[in-house]
Amino acid sequence: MADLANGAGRTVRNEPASGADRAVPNEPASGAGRAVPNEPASGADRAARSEPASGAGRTVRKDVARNRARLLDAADKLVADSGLDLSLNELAKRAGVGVGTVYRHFADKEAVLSALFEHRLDAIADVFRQAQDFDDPIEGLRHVLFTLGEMQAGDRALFQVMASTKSPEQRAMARDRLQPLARELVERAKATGRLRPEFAPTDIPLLLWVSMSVNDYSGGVRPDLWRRYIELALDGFAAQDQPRQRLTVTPLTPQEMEDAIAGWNRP
Amino acid sequence: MADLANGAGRTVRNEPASGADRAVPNEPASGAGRAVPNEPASGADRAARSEPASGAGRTVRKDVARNRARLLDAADKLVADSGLDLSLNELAKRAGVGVGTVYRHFADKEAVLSALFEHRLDAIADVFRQAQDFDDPIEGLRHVLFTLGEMQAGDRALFQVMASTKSPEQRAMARDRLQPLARELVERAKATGRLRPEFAPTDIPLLLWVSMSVNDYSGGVRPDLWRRYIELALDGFAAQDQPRQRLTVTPLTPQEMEDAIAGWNRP
DNA sequence: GATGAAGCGGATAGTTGATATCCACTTCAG
DNA sequence: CTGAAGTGGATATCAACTATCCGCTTCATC
Repeated sequence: MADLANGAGRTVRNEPASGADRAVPNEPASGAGRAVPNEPASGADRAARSEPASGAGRTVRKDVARNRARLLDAADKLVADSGLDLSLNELAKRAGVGVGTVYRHFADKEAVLSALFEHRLDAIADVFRQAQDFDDPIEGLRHVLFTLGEMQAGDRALFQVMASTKSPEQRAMARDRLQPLARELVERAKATGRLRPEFAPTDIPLLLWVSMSVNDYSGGVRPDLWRRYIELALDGFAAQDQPRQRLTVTPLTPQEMEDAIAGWNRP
Repeated sequence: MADLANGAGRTVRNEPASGADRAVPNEPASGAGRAVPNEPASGADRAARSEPASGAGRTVRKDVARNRARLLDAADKLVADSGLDLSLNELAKRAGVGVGTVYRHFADKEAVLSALFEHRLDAIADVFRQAQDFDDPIEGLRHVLFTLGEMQAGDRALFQVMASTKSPEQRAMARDRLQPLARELVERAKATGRLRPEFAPTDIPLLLWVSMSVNDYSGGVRPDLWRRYIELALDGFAAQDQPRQRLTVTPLTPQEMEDAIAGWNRP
């Protein structure tokens, strides 16, 4: 998985000096405007923190950057293999920092998820863009489904983080970026005549959801079983005259079935 | 949905008089063997309460029977539309009884779920048995998938209650009853030559799981979208020469897609 | 129709697992 | 060296749940 926090400095905390800049760690006791470093404004671009802050950037302390990186990294991993129910305590522990530090960087859980949002969105959009490079748009479609399915198998949050963001702005953003890509891909694919005309762009997210669900069911026993059902769905979506594709994954054996169910209970 | 608690007296509390019969509501304070009415033994057949207790049955008070019925009924409904995370407080409220009464009838949450287990198992096995009456086993298979899918759309717990029971005995019981039925159905269906040979009995529960998942995704917006993907899978599983079935459900519109996602957040 | 064992309701104690705060201490940039 | 900024983690707080206890009610029985 791509490394969220390191690399380009874009994730480094680095705000424009303008306005009510905060980061007041510990004024003695009382005080009116506590002015925590978190977002006080309920405003729009919570996660939009990342811009390089063109002007007047105060120098960023090394440890601050490092901690933020660690936090994002840990959040990324945590969410990837346990879904969206991360606890900020757990996050702190995994990141090797104190809880206080978490709250210095993020107002609350939602803010953490917001920060992960763009990362996922970029990754998904990328896959769609790669699909455009295939000469055969059907291959492009397969690329999207299998690549995103694969990604999702290692990252339960890939879609959840997008589906469950509370900010309508972010949802709109996801829609605006992904919808045209999906539509264009599906149109080209249908133009080949090798796809049933009923296939629709919205079938793509649904199929990916199916991948995820199958993985939830049996991922512990057979991490690639999702492929079977995607291949199947693709055969179902193929035009009448198209030959069946080979199913690359065998069904669960009864024994595996039992193991999968038995494993369901503990998270 | 079938009424779980009323009808035949099989759900009435009614234990053999033998052994350490309990039901001690309130001995003054201390006392060694508190002997609550719940299961003290960690043993096997927790839910097997229901036998008519052939001999020496003490007469059952009307209110006891009524309350137990109410509880089972409420539990059934609660679990059907919110999944397995029922709280026993909530259960009591919905059943119109006090929490104390819940604990008089069931040792804990697990015991409640156990009591619901057989009910679901019976229902599922029934559908498989109905499938045997179809002359065309493929129709039988469709019957199973669509009928159980339908049931599941109105009962989130239909499979969960089976999948998540902590008692291995119950799991074994489910397996022993359902597996042969599924295998026989699939064998007959494949014998027609109209099904891909790759189709396996374990594909059935997986497809039902897919139904459930699709329903989780979009059930609020389109309670029957799951059919689309089952139809699709069936087309994928049809032998090469079989004609495509008509898809009876249109895909989500982009607008519905958004609504579905937006609706995801609150439970 | 009187009686007491059995059952009931629901306040409440206890538990868990999370969020969020505070402040003594550490670290870094200048 | 210094102090502003940042940090860790004990702790307060909260919400939701499980489970208990006991005064009161109901029912089967006589």
